[in-house]
Amino acid sequence: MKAVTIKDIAKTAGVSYSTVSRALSGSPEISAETRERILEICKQMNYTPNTVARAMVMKSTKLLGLILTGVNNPFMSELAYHIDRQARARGYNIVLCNSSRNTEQERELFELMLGRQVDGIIICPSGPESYESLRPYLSRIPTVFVGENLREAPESYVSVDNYRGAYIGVEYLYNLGHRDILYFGRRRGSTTHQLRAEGYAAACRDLQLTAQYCNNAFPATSIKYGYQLAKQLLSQQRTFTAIFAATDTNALGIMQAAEESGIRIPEDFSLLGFDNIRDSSLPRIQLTTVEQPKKMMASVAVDSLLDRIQSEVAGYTHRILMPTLIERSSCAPRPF
Amino acid sequence: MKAVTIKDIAKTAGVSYSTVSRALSGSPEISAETRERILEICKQMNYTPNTVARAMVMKSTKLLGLILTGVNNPFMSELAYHIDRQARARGYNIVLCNSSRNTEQERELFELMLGRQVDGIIICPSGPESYESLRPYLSRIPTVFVGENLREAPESYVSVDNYRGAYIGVEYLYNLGHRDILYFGRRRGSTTHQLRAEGYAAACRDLQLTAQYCNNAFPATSIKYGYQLAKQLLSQQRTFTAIFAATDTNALGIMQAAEESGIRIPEDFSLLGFDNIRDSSLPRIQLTTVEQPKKMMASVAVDSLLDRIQSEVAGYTHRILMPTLIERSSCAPRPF
DNA sequence: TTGAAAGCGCTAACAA
DNA sequence: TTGTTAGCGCTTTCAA
Repeated sequence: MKAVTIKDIAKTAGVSYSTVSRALSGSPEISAETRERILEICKQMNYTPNTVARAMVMKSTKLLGLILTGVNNPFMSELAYHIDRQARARGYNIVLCNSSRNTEQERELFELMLGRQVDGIIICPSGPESYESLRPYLSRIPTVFVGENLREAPESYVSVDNYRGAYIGVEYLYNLGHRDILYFGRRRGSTTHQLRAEGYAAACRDLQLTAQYCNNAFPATSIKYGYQLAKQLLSQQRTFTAIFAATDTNALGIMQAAEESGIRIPEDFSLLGFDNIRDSSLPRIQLTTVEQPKKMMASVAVDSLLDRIQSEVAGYTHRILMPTLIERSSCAPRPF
Repeated sequence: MKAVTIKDIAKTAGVSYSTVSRALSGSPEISAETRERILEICKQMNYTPNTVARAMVMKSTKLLGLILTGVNNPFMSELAYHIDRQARARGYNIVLCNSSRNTEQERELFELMLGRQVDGIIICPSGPESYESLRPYLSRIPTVFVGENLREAPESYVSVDNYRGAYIGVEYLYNLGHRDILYFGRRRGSTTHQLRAEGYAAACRDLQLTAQYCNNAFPATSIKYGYQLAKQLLSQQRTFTAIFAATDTNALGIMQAAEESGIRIPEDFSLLGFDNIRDSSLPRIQLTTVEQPKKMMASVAVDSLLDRIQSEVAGYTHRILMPTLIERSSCAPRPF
């Protein structure tokens, strides 16, 4: 069970162990003949290089910390999948941790990642306050934030243009004939949600619509919170022909409430989401929504992080991606 | 940006660096006074112990490899979430990789994990053939398989009792009055699916029902494959009042096909799934299903792996958990 | 082209 | 109670 090391190889090959190291690293200062011979022996002896030892001397673990609020969330899990792919393609692996949207946890995880000598960190922060809370660590380790962003943070992040996303959502509904569009849902203290609300407001202004809100702040985004609020909303007289939900998850809660009240979507009102999580594409759900391009976000996050690590240049990048509208069947032309 | 080490601490504290090490590890052979003093200095200097260096000498990285076919799959992502929680609670972290259900990848990932000196591996294998393909590595590193199992594998695994799960599923449908139950879907070469089919067959035998199958082997489990097969099935004369789908994902495909054909569930036929993935609990879907207890599986997998690592005893464990039936609204009493 | 030796940051056995 | 030292497996100067 004891692993074979470079020394074992050296011994059976009858060379010094630095020669073995050279053979393995593909160094030019070694004869092709000995290289072949050594490589052959490595194979025979089932040698696997010890990445940990290498990391010690190279001062690089080729490990990236990935801190998510929770992989079980479908948005996060998709992100995680693509981050792994992209990172692996560039020779890095992922240490995954869940913060449970807890700022204290996030700090502990940074400490932990620092100790593990990861080369960089990708984090989906609990909220904008994470930027402040994590500040002391950000000078110690290259970090990129994904998803939640700050308006003017001096840190790298990649996010979607939430303002613009909301704007095109309203436009879409408008073009379908809707004039009474209610904006639904908001997570407390989230810049993302703030920006979406602003985009909605701006579009309403530009299109001469009256903005309507049903967005008491939720402590978190969940189907349940959306459901509870929607239940209340739908028990009253309807003043809208379409609802624009701040997130797909909220939209799902609305669907559930509508279902229970015998209200049909899109016949009785149209429903538009934001995020395009996996759930939204399921049969019977088929939620029309503004998409966050998760694969692209993952790829951009990894690239910008690795570029920073490898080029050793300080500074930061903001990458704002454009959301697109995914048409499914929860929106219909306004009935006349 | 250069990290402070134990030596820096020693220097400013005016002690040898082994003393610092002792202070940090909470060794008893050090005076309380110097310990306090050193700890204070560590805090002031922002010292973070280098886990990599520690791993080298301790010969333990406190890292667990987690190899999934893909975290983006909702079953996997839930498993991953709970595995992280449980592992962290026991002082371990997770290196996550996706195999994309590719046996060659799996082998490469084992090689990689071995190089990274992880203390153990948890893998959701591509299929039963992984046991064979991975055999050479299994003697080199403690491994536990989750999900897919082999009937008599001399390796540790945790899985649900698939046979029993299918059996109770049929019983449930039977008690609802159904006598014509069709079994739907199968993944090629999967022991899990094989066992479910056997459980179904046994229940039919015991309850004197005629088994009916619609289970051409799928290359993988996906909504699309389920949909395509269901489309075909539903275009014919119905010979059943209930369908038992091999997986929730297949059931989702059936739902979609039914939806398109104007066939109602559960009014026209009942639909029972297996797995209880997150999707199944969504509004409008509300799939009745046999649950795999994912949190428990995660917890058992981590515990059995760590127990093996820590106790250093060789051997293996099979842990088979009992599935339970989750009642939602895709099944109804047989119409008379 | 190869070998010897130092050192990465830490733990632990042995001395003092 | 504290210090000295060896060594974990590797890369990389510097010499030969």
